[in-house]
Amino acid sequence: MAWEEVLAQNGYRVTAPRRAILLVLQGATQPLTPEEILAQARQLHPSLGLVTVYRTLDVLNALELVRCAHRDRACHGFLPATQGHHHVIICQKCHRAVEFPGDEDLEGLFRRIEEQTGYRVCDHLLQLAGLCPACQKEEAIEPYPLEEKI
Amino acid sequence: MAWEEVLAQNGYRVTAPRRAILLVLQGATQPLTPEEILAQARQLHPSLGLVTVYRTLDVLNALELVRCAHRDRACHGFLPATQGHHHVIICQKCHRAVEFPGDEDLEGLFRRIEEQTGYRVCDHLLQLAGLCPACQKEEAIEPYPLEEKI
DNA sequence: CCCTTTTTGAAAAATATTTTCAGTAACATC
DNA sequence: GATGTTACTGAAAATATTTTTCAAAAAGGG
Repeated sequence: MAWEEVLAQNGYRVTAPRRAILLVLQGATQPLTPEEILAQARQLHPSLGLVTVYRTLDVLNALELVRCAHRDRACHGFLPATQGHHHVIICQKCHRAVEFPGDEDLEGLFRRIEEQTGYRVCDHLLQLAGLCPACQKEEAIEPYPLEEKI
Repeated sequence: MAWEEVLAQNGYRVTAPRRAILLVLQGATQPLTPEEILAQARQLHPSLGLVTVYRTLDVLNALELVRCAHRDRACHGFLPATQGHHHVIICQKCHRAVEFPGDEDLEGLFRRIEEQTGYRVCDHLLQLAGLCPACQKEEAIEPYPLEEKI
């Protein structure tokens, strides 16, 4: 289904600024920042403002028409690192984090990706979210609030 | 090896502000933001400034004493999403991205993590970095610059 | 074509991060 | 232990990013 239809069917209006942003994103071959989307979309709709880009991205993300990707390994929190183990699982309720190994388990997947995409896999980012043992027990009493943010 | 030794052996000075930050991070059970680290570390070294937290995190990250984790699913770039496929591989050189499926391959790993950690796995974030077919060919001529940022 | 409601863009506010710079402190050398 | 070099520090300012506010404009059902 075309993106404009999805918007309309979900009660969102199809406006010129949104159309410009949609076109830019539909043509994207790499993750674009809001600022980059603005620059490209202004060629289609010069009066476009950055705020509208942020708001439209929220909508498109909620409708799962776009996906977000991390650039430049930017991060938001720091943990002590244990040598050799490179992944983390964080409790969605209490935020307690533990590390786990897992690179061996991923090798098979990586080889398959390399065959399917032609890319060479050099590095990876894997992070899990879940419920720690303690929070699983309390869940029946007080369910954790669903993550609203993108 | 103790963190202070690692600092010293790599030519960094062991100072009171750094010691305070080290202690906070070593005791962390969840990913902490620079602001959160500041608040806790000021109890050990009241004159500490936020700038020093950022700078110390850069050092600790370079020495691989800390690991960074993404909080609240924050993101830095947007791509059009294809239904059902939830992972992306991005070329480190030209930044071209392609999606691939892979949830089935991860199930085994997730079950193992659940057994080992007691956590229940609810959600995951997997993103790969690599070289696209075109950039692999050109690599001999012009190697891609290594990612310096955290 | 009109009315209601959503959407828009500008400006301001709130947040987050980096740079600059003069003073301070670590530590190698004496 | 004193001393000199150099790295490190904190405050302030600069820069960057995202959100909020609000009056005006536009969508689209009637």
